[in-house]
Amino acid sequence: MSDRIDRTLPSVYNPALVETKWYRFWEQGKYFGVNADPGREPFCIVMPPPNVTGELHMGHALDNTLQDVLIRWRRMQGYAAMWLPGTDHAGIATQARVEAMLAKEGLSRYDLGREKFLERVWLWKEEYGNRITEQLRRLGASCDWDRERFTMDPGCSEAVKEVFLRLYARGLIYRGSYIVNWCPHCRTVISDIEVEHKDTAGHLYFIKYAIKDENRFVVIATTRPETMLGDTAVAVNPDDGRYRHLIGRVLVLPLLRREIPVIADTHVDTDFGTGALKVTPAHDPYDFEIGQRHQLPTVKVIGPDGLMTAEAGNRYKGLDRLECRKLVVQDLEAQGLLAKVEDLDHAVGHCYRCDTVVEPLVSKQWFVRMKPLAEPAIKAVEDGRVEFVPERFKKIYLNWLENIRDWCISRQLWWGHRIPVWYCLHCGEAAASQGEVGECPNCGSARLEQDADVLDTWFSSALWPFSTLGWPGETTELANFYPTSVLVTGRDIIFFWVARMIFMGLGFMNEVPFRKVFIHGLVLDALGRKMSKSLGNGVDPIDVIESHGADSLRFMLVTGNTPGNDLRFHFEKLEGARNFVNKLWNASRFVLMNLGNESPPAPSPEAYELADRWILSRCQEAVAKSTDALEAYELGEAARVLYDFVWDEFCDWYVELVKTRLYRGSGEEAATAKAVLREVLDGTLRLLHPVIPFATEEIWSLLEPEAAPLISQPWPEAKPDLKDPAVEEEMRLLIDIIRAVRHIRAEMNVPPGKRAALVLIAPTKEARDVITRGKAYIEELAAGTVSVAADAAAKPKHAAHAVAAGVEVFIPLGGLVDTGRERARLADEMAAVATDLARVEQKLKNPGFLGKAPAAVVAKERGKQIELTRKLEVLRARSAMLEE
RNA sequence: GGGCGAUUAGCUCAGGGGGAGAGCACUUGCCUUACAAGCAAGGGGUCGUAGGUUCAAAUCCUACAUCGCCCA
Repeated sequence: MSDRIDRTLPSVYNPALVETKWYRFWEQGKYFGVNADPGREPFCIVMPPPNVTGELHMGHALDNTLQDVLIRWRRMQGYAAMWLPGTDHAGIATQARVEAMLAKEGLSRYDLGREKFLERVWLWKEEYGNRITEQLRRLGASCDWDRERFTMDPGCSEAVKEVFLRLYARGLIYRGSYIVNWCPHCRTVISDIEVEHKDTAGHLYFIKYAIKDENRFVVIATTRPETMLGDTAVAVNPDDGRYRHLIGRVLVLPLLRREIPVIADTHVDTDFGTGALKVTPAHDPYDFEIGQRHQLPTVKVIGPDGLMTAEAGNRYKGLDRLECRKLVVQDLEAQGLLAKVEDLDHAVGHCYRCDTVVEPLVSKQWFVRMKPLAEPAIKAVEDGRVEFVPERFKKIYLNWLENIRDWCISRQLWWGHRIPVWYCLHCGEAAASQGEVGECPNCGSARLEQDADVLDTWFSSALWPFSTLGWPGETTELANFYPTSVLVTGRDIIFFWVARMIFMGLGFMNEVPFRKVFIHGLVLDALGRKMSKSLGNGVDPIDVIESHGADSLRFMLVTGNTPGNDLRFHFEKLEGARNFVNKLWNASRFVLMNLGNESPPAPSPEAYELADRWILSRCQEAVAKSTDALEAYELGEAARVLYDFVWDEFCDWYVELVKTRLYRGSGEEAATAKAVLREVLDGTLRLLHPVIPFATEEIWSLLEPEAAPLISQPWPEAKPDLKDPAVEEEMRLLIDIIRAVRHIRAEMNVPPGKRAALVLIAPTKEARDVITRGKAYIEELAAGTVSVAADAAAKPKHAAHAVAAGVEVFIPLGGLVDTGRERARLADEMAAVATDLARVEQKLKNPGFLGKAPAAVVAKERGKQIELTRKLEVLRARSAMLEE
């Protein structure tokens, strides 16, 4: 035994000492990189690009851990595994961040002007944009940083322009005035999916609209009374008998006294409010559609600043929309036109970036015509060219695409891809172009101006799987790695990103962007709430890495997770993960200490004893099960299998079983044990490396100082010939016996150190042979001296007693045995066995069961019946013996 | 209103037609030459409710309840 290693290895694993070292080693050694290689099957993941403004949060940690596990595993399996990282320019968020910084200097972006402002954003990006990529490194992400991309780098920008121009040429991009979602805080349009609907406590106002030249009223109900200033009609359902006679009549809009018609529209819900709907085409998406159908005028009463416009009338002009609501209600009431007010919870749209209530506005914007793009994207998922894992997310995806509306892609921001369209200031002609347009294609004028807006950030994200691989160029990367293998992302982003990548991929590559979409849930706090800045309940992954190590964080995230489900963050779980890493560390320490500086020869199967064959067989099981689980994207299951193998089987049983040979065995016995320890640890490190990369690499470097690093070692292959059910069966019997003895000892308060005589009565020769072979194990782990017998004559009377798999265990304790207590214990056990036996016999009496259940199931029940019957007999005999 | 998910031990969660599992917590005993971030032994659950299918249901089906998420 070498004490050199003993002294150098602390008994508590300290991740802080090794993680940075190994990450640097891997990165500088180019272990993350891969090139297209015709000899190897490609496996490619493009990383969902985090925002450059961002800090690593638990969602990133989960998402990237899952990707890293897959990549490291496939890399070890010999695939050309490419994980392509990058960041997203995050238009609104980044611009807001820089504007906030300028505000501290007392400046606005308008003070700087567009060009100077953008210079500042780029400077800011250079300075702070690497933060998140540094944080990903601390997590252990083995992505190929040499291929790192940015959604606004020259390549991605070219792809964006190219896609815009091609869609424009195909008539799939158009500009028009439609109702859009305006965020008064971000001062830009946002798309439909960027609006979050939240149930909000509000009121339903019932307002009386006078019928012209009559002393009668139509009562309408609205949650937004201020918009009545922009009403251009009242709509009723033509089937609604209450109002049929009013269709075509004219109403007088209260307050403004504008005359508006009553129109008929089948989309009006007769059950909501009074069944009469005020129509404000400029400020409500449904009203806008009604307005389109009936050619109603559009009166904009709310401006982009969220303030009332001149159209709202002098009394209301300039007021904030909410102040205006109060005043309108007050005025209506004063004029006796407010019929009533009810409480109503209703969904109010909020900006997903800044949480401001969005304002539906009519505005001239650029749109992508979705129907033609959505159709192939629907088909690709329906026919399985893209598969969702878990499958249920397919439905969510399809449902969204089947009801898709056109995508508003222009944003009133400066930071982003500027829309590549120039307008002629002379004739108004619009020209889309890759570069500057010098001359109007229509009138030849040289006075042109580029569209001021930029594109939705998601427009560039949608191209990510092919823009990052070199499109529109024809690169070997595209040829080899597109379609990518799997996309790993959160379920909150299926619409924003997954769907858009699929239709863009199909539209421009004629091929899906990835074969699989692996969806995971959200990381919630311990109480099951979303982690959010406003709640302050977020847990910072970097803090966790610093306190418990990246491996522990990764292990916790992987084991706590089942595909698609949310996961609560509990510190106890993190501690459990850390304890496991520490367990692995100490088991390795044990192996390393015993190996010392020796290099044991490869284990020779002839020298194996039972425990060796057993652990190698169990190890095969772990290889097969964890590999299968990974193939099925059940990463948590894979980690659990390995946890059980390492802790329960390797540490609790094998390591304990091997100690006798190591400490007291012959040289040859010890060498065999060492060889097997080494073999099993070797395999275990490989299996755990994808989830626990740092600790396993560190241990590997101690175990195999001359070998190539673990990250580049092959994944263990299943060797079915090492699987040995007979050996597993034998060990199971021995383990049962050892447990039974320990149980008695604990019950009888026999001190753990005290050796006891163990009398084992086994009725079958097979069982006696197993016990004889495993005698040393029992003696070591149950601290006793074993004698085996076949017949009842050997049964000692004053002894504690147990039955394990048909074998009776006696521990003669003389006066130490409390016969009263022992009798009670026996009675309990007999009752339990009798209950089990009754249930089994009930089944075996049932002709339906005998006739219809599979033969194997019936045989199993018969076996159980025999075993339980025998056990009951043994217990009865023992009980009778105590009575004597 | 529609869809999806969850409901299993005190807590957090796996599992999934044929003997109810894990981690944490709890009880008892142990500093046993890898590990007290540990070892050993235990206690604890009519698997949300009601029906149905089946020889057999925690597991499949239907309805309902509660919670959560998404869409309208």
